[in-house]
Amino acid sequence: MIKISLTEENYLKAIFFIGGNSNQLVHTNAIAERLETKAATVTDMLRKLKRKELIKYEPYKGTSLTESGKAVAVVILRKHRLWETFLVEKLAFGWEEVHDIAEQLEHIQSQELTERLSAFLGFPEFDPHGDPIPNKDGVFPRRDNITLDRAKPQSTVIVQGVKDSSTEFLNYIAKLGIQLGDQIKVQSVEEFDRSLLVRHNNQESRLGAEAAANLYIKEL
Amino acid sequence: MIKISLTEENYLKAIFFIGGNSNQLVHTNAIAERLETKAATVTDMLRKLKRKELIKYEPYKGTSLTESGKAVAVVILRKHRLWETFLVEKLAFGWEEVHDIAEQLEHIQSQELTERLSAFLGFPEFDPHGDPIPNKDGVFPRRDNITLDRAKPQSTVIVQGVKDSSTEFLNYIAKLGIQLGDQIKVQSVEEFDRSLLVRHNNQESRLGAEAAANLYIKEL
DNA sequence: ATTAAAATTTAGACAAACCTAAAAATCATT
DNA sequence: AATGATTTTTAGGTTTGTCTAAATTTTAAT
Repeated sequence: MIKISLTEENYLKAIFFIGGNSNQLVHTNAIAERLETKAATVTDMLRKLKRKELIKYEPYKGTSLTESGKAVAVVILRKHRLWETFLVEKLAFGWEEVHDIAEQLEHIQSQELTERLSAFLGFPEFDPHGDPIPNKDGVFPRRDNITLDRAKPQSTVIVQGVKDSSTEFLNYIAKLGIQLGDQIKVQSVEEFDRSLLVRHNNQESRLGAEAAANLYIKEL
Repeated sequence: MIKISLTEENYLKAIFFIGGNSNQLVHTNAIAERLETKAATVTDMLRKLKRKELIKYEPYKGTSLTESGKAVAVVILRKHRLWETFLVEKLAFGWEEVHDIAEQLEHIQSQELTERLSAFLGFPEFDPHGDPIPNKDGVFPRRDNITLDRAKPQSTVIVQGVKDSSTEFLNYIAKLGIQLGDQIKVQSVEEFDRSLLVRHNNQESRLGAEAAANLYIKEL
């Protein structure tokens, strides 16, 4: 069992985030930007991660995770999302407050802890942002990728997740009183700008097409 | 708000542990031994902690925590014991398994998290080992410091904590089936070696005086 | 196809936390 | 009070993760 430092974990996580599940080639600058560090620093780390066979890396070309590197990244993501779920569901944090704390908790090393936490939470498949939680074998659960802008008029839907989880967007929908699991009824769609007239919490409001496209839903 | 690294936190915790709540002078070698590091390394760190005014330190004399250093140490202890409580009570870990995980969790930085965790656990005053959990102002709850060896014959008592929390002792009493909160009836005390004949879980057994002196109890 | 711009790597340095070996201070014992 | 043992500090070195500045490679634009 090779040892992976907290910093190395964060690099793997960043590479996974940028490259996506399909493992695209990731550029040095993209990593530097995401980790708020300098490109030279990233280069150093890439050489080190390559030595450990956690990434494939050709100078000037870019990098991508190896199978074992990806496995590490996915475990961290699993822990991050489980802890977020814990913080929101058990400790009653708001779903916009939990990211920084989960960022720390995801590095706690104990497989036993991760699995017991998952069990304690009822083996959740999606976190409070609606993002999928990989299982202990690293497999992501499937989700219908329907967003609210594609919902049929007159249909009632349940909010399952957000596509854009920027603080701005989370604050915006928080202001509208929309939460995960909420029911929304689509009254009508404006032809002009494709904005939606929706009924939610016994109140009517208008939602821009862009916002609607950021909300994953399940049709009832 | 000065920043305190994880390593610095561990030094403060060690100094608090060795010096006790009464803040006795702590020697360099004692710290080195506890942290499994070398005396020279400890000296370096002591100079650094002194610069940050977290300890008082005179070369060759020894060190002790300042008020602010002690405050930091107590917060870490609070977090450690709250997390241990969480692991045992919510995730069903055995109380001998939780120390290493709590050792990691105690460094998570979020006051809000600590307080919400405490609330979630019902504001516990003692952890699963029976050790007192300081409140958010750093105040330790009082406990009757009676140990089992001082219990009156024929009295029935409840196990509140352990004095010696070494793995050996925890394993020993686990083997006897004794857990926190258990009732024990003292049948008689042997004059010769002060060993105890006790009734516990509807079974009689003999407990050495030394073991009995390690069990904090509350008389019913 | 050149060349300018952008991205990336190399080189050299620094801070934190650790180490070993040697020097200095304290202590303990006669 | 002297001296040998013990404790602690100092000096110098290593590794990890970071930086800036300079050099190199790749990309893009004329």
